[in-house]
Amino acid sequence: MKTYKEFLENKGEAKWQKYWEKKKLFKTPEEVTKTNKYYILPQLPYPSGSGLHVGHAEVYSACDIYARYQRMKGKKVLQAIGWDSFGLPAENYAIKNNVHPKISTDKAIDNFREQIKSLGISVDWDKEVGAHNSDYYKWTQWFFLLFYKRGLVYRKKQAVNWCKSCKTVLANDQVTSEGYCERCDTQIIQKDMEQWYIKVTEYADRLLEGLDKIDWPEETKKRQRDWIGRSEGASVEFKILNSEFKIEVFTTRPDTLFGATYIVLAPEGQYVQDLKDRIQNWDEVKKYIEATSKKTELARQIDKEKIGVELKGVKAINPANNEEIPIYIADFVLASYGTGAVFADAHDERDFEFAKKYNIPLLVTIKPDDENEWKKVQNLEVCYEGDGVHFNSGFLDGLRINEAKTKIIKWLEEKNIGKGKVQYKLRDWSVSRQRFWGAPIPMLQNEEGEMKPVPEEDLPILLPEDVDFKPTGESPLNYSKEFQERAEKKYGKGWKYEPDTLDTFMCSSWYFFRYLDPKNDSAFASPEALKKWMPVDFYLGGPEHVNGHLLYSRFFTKVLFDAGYIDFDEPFKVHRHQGLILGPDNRKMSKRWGNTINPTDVVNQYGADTMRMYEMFIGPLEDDKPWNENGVKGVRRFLDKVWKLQEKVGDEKKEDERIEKLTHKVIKKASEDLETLGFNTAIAEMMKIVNEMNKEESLQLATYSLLLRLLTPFAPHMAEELWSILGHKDSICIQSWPEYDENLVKDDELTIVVQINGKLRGDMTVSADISEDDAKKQALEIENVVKWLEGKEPKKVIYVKGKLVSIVV
RNA sequence: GCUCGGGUGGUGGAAUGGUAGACACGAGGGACUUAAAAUCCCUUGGUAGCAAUACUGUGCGGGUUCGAGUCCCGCCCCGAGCACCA
Repeated sequence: MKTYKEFLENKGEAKWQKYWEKKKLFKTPEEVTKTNKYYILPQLPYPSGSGLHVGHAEVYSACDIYARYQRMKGKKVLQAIGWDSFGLPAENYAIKNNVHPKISTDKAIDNFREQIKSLGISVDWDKEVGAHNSDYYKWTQWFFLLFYKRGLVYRKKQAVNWCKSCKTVLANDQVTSEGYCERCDTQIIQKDMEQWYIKVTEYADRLLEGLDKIDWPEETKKRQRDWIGRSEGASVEFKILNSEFKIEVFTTRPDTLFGATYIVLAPEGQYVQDLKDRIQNWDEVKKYIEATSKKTELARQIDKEKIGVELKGVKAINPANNEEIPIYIADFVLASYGTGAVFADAHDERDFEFAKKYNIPLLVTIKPDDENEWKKVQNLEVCYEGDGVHFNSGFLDGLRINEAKTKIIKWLEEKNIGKGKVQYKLRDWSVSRQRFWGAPIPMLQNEEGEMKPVPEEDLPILLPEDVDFKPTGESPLNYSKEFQERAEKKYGKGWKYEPDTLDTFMCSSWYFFRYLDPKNDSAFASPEALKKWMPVDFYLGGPEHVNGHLLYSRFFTKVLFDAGYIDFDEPFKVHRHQGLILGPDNRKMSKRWGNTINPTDVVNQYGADTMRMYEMFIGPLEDDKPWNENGVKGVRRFLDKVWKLQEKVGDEKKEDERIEKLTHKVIKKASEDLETLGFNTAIAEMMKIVNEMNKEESLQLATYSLLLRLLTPFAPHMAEELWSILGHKDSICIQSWPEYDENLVKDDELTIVVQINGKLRGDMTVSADISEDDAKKQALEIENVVKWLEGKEPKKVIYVKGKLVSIVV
């Protein structure tokens, strides 16, 4: 007999990988129905130059095990892999090493593909796509035009997140909460720039509602809800004294309008500029504005102390009571949310704090129900934000918050000085990047600044070849002679292509559609393919994509739905996250700590099957878990045992009821675990049965075959090899998933434990069909139980069927 | 600050309100070996005991229950997300 070690050393795993490829075993089935199709999606990888890491291996192993399991259950599976191949790292690498990003990217992809194949991942490679290929980015550009046609694209000059090191604009979700660049850790500054924006905010409500109908982790849905940040309130107009000028504010508490004693404007907002001529202390105000613009986001976040400046000589009028109130600027008001202006009152912590600091009068308008609280509120000792009864509030007096809100909104609308309004935290998506390695934005501009979209039939706008991509802060495409001459030739003198490229999230927001029909030249995917395969049945990806990729993909899908291309509007029916695999030192793997593990090294040393299984065995898929070299050896030991069991498979039909029953129990448990992605416990079950089989002198062929089929999704190479050693000519991957026999899962005898006052005092082995009365009677006869009862009569005896007898004394 | 997760042996982790610690690693002991590796067998939450067994034990303090790692209330700690959103 060949040993498992010899099998691995003789490239046995590669042999089976080639076999699968040659037999096209994992080619996507053509004939599928709505009920038997199963679309499994591992998240799109960025093909970095440093190759596959253990996190990739985790995603692919998990999806692959699930895919192979579903196939054996009779599902028609589509599983594909592609490349998120545009983006900054490739470009930065290109700059540093003077290689064209296309060359380094293609090389990285070849490497990734080989590494993934060496893990034995069962994907249909005919479906492979790469975002940097023109037959792909043609359709990325097409999506931009689709949004443009539907009025979802606009151009705006706005303060944007600027990374000095990457020399480009970043979207909000590409900036860390501390204000650093997600890619290079440089501190982000704010810079005014003209950018293309996509109106995701128009879909804010739909993006919220859609969350209710998809099976995603609750936390993930919550994070998206928070990111969208819907709040209901009202907009209110404040007149400026002795002027036609008006300031519009947004508030979620219009009911406190009578208590509005001052107004605060965002320092970088438009209102201050508009009032410039009337402001008597402009020098002071200007200084404050400048100081604010220099402050980084980080400083503004950390510096919680509220400071501001009063605009002298300007007063606003509270429309509710016609009181004249002062106007301030302060950086706790953000220009980018609402109207960049707020009214301030006694029932908001920030307003309260600010007023105390600058001795601005406050007017309490809500009386809490609690008398003690009320005293403190009345004396302005604390700020009260809760519900209560209004007073000092004219026609709102006596009402509680909700009624007061409704009433004042009605009043504002009648007087035409305000209205009910919904505000979102979600911002529109800035998609312009001043970089080379991305899809060119399909827009044209002439010398007068006139803009028009590239006609759809002219797509793709190819990236030029003659580009010096050294970053200057300006778009490299500006420097391509060929690129701009191409536009002039086609669209007449003076017309130029937009020199910016698209954010790579534009590329990754629709790749799951392209897998369905990757070579289609007349559509991003055919209607038939879309109908057949979408939506995705199972999507596995990292939690870092919640407010970026996942939100944008949902947005793309909703626009396609509205445009009539598809008949569903949520792309991912079931979504789960994988956890991080940490270094052996429990820290995040990083070159800096020298704690990285290269999956290919592990495959070479222990085999792909060990690698796949180990990553699934260390803990629940969604948890972060540390790598442990000894754990890898443990899994390898397990596979060695499975291999050696073949020696015990005998010809003679020896009755082996114990093992058979245990095997069926394992089938039951492992099947249940696989349904819920409980790979770690499913593997534990298999280890258990293998340990039991090992204790036997001989093993029935049928039972061993059951074990091999159970093992197939996890360790497909070994399963194939052993299957063929048993004499089979076909692949074990196309065998059906074993069904357990209900009769074999049932026990004839059970152990029932006996408790006295909740403490374990003994157990008994009884027949499975024992009656309640018999169980109780027998329990009371157990020696140790008799001892503990000390002759006392039990008060109560509880019987839990097949589990325990609980005696109360 | 707010919002989620989570806290179980030496370690990673198992446990529909019903035998806490499955499975694995590590450790200790033994077998094989000239020796080591590999492999196999035994032990392994803590305390006491030769043992049967007893006590104790799932971050802390209460509660509900015949019975709580699991449910409820109040804390402590760790991790993540959001962060002046009016």
